Amino acid sequence: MKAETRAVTIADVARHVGVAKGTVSRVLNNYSDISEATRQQVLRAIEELGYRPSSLARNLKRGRVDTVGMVLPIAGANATNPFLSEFLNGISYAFSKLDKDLLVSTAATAEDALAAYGRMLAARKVDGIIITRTLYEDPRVDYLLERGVPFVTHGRDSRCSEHAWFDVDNEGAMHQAVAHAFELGHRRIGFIGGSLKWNFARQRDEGYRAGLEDCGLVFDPELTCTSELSEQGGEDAAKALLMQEAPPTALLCMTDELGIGAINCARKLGLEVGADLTVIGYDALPVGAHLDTPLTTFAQHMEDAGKNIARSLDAILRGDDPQNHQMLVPAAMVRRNSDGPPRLSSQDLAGKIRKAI
Amino acid sequence: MKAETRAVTIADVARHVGVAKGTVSRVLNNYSDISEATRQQVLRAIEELGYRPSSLARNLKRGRVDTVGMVLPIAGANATNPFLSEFLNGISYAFSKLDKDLLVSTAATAEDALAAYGRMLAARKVDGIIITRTLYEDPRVDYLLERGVPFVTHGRDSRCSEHAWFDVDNEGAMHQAVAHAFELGHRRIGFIGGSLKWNFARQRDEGYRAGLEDCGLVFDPELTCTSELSEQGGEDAAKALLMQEAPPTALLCMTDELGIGAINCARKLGLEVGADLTVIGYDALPVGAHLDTPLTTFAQHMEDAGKNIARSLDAILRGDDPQNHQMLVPAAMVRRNSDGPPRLSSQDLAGKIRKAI
DNA sequence: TTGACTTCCAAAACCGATTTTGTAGTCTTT
DNA sequence: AAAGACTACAAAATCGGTTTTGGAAGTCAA
Repeated sequence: MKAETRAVTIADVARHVGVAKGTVSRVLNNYSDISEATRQQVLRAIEELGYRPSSLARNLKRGRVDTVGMVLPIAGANATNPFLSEFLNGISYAFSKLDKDLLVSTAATAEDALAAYGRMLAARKVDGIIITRTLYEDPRVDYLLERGVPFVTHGRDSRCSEHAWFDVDNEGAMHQAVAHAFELGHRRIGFIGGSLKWNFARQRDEGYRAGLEDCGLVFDPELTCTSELSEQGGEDAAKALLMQEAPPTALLCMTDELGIGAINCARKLGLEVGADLTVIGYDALPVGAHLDTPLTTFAQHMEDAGKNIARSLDAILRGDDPQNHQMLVPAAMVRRNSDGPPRLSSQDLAGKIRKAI
Repeated sequence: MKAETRAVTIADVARHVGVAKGTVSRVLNNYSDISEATRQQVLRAIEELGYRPSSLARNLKRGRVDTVGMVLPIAGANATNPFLSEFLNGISYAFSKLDKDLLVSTAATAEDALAAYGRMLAARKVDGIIITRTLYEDPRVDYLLERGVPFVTHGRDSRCSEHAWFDVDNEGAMHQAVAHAFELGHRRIGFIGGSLKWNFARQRDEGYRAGLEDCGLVFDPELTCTSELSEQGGEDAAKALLMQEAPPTALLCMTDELGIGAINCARKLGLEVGADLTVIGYDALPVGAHLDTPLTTFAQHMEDAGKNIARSLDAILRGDDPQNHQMLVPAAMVRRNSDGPPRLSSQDLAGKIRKAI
């Protein structure tokens, strides 16, 4: 049984009460120049008829749509995004209270993303944009900044002073990782990083250096390695670092993927992770908990990120200055089993590795 | 520099050319009663002024919004959804060609989901709905069916003959799993299932039974176990099945989570998975590839699912009969390392387990 | 009693598109 | 040559709201 009854409109309500459409509208929008009696009558009629205003008509007149767009970058076929649903949940939760909605699209390349923004904005389907996985030099930021479109980024970039953003304190986290390793007794603390085109790469890199300095250790290029952000990259980098005369006893990895690679490498070299070698990752991928040695790592609360970003964007759409919405939150260390006091000195570790080959 | 220039409207275009608004609209919508000369003039003006029709105004008149809603169930805090981005990508890809958009929201409970549908539909923000993670008795299906709202489900349910759906052939896959184990030489093939409130649970259960029959094996309740869908549940179930007099040499698990639990159990009992014991999962969770013994499993192509669902819904919105859009696709076996010919007989396996304890 | 204010609401304009209606010309047709 | 049928477009109505305009009735002060 199809409910093909034409939806009730504001005119139906007005007719039912015997007032003008405008009056109903004023009741709906809490204008003050409506008598209490009329207000009650109108509200009752709305209730009786089950009237719900059409967002379309309302928005046409108002010039906004109470909808925000997000274009998800689709990184490679295999790159699943385990935190997406949490992130969406945060946004959705905040928006449902603000009576806003989220329009989602995807794009494989930066050009596609810009094209998607263009479509959304030209068709006036969204009032603002949320940018995820921000790059250091991000064409999306340029595009939106140039057009004066309200937006918030998840992650900082080279122009982040000019817009609203939300980010996790990558630098602080990596700083903390160094301090943690130092406290455990490590003195040769290595770092596997990635290309600095990613902004988080820069920040984590800086955190590593700052952490060393803080602990009174000197930065040693021999202990660091830049690698492709993949498991294989991590494995290769770890191997290169460990096969030296004086290998690091702890490896801080810029991402969990690198950390997984490092653990694979350690296993192949016959090392016990968490004792012979400390490995710390970053991202708290679920996979990390299932490794041979569960990976100690850093987590950010994606749901909170979504909530905060949604609220910031809403505030900006109401006229707030974007610069008042720049928010840095700490990452939380998730301690699992891949870290521990060094069982061997760097020298003994080198010896053990030599024997293993 | 804000680009606060009021957007160009159809009236601007009309004025620029010196025709009526209606004429511009007719050009835009490919009406035939427009002379070629006028058409060209209008098109040129549109180009020059950079005119893009407002979807709002268009939709207000047309009575549809070219937008589809989806409310994602948020299962527990920890339950990430690794395939969500692929699924979204499929939908988004298809919709971008159809000039449609996707509105996304989330809900923790069935009631919340219904409320979200209510809001989307009442505000006329969407023309149709996509339901994911369909339950066997799904209140969302009842809700939409009752209101005559066009929708497509991902997964079948008790009323699936009445609406459009897309699903993977769970029964066929599990059938195939049994046949596969049989061909490897297994004769005592166990099954760890879950609550039949999930529709896929029923189907996989039936597939298991059909597979046995097909191989000439008899269904033996001693070889099956119903468990909670978690790793712990899988581990407990596997233990119960393996500690018997004549344990199964292969364990088919209804989900990868159960499979992971089964592998954990096997390791604790000192069994080599893939040799002493074959374990096959279902879902192709990325985690599965990182296990001690990578888990053989079944995968569905989520991106294709998204594409197909999007196209079906579009067709239905154009007036197609939903019943013409019921689509079953096979799951693909992803062979990793957790399956193999039985190294031991059931009896010897029991012996090995007894010794291990 | 009158002018100035309020209070409360009806009526109309408006948002930007689509669709309907109406009408000059032009072309056929008989 | 008049009637009918097309062609190609202008003009107006329409979608369902919001906002502006304007005015009737009531209140108050002088």
